[in-house]
Amino acid sequence: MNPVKFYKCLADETRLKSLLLISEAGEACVCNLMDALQLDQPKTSRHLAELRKCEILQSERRGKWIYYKLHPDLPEWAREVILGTARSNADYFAKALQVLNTSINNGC
Amino acid sequence: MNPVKFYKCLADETRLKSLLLISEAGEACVCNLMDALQLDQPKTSRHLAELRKCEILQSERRGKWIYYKLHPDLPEWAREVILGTARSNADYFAKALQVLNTSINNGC
DNA sequence: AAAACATATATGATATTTCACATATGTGGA
DNA sequence: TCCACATATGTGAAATATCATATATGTTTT
Repeated sequence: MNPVKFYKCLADETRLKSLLLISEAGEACVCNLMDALQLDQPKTSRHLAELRKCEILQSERRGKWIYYKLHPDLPEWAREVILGTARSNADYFAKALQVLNTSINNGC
Repeated sequence: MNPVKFYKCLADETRLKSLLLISEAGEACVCNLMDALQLDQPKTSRHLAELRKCEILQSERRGKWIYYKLHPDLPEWAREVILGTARSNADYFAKALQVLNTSINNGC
């Protein structure tokens, strides 16, 4: 994982918040993140695809939905950056996290 | 320190390497970094200025030269991101660090 | 079971915005 | 005045948004 490439992925509000949310929730599908971030579907999907191409996220289809989670092979230092950022900036995505949990519980 | 703003600053090779080098060396002046990164002066200066405006770096003039170091008020989580990245990616900037140390010892 | 329809997600094309660089010029201290 | 550094401007490249459309799965109807 090239450090600059990694940070380029974090250098966008949609992608960073998606990562922080997924790191907290464990996993989430596109529709959950659309709700949580108040974004349209193509925008959400595109940014997730970019994170997947960089191998920061891994996707898995289960039935109709596609779930995203942190990639199991993500280097430890990179994982720590994401988790540490989440721990120290809870208020930055608190509202989105609340909506995300509601969305997950309601099953999309 | 807004997380996205912070990561935007790291999402560029010149800026990221400058930060990693400065975090290792403690401080460095523009001419040292020009040597280490093989860049011209305006380019080096512009990126350092951006890091200074974001309050990731602090500058101090001592005689003819201007020295940059990590900003004392940088939030702990952000400092940890930089130090952790340096620890886990030594080979990414090893060559530049070697040149930097030579440049520092030779007094620009 | 097949056809028709609905839903979730991905992607192509293009317009738009953002960003980085080169060059030139400005400024402050020795 | 010279040197080290900063900044302003024009320009080309790259990232992003948006709209339309494609694909894949699930559901209902007949």
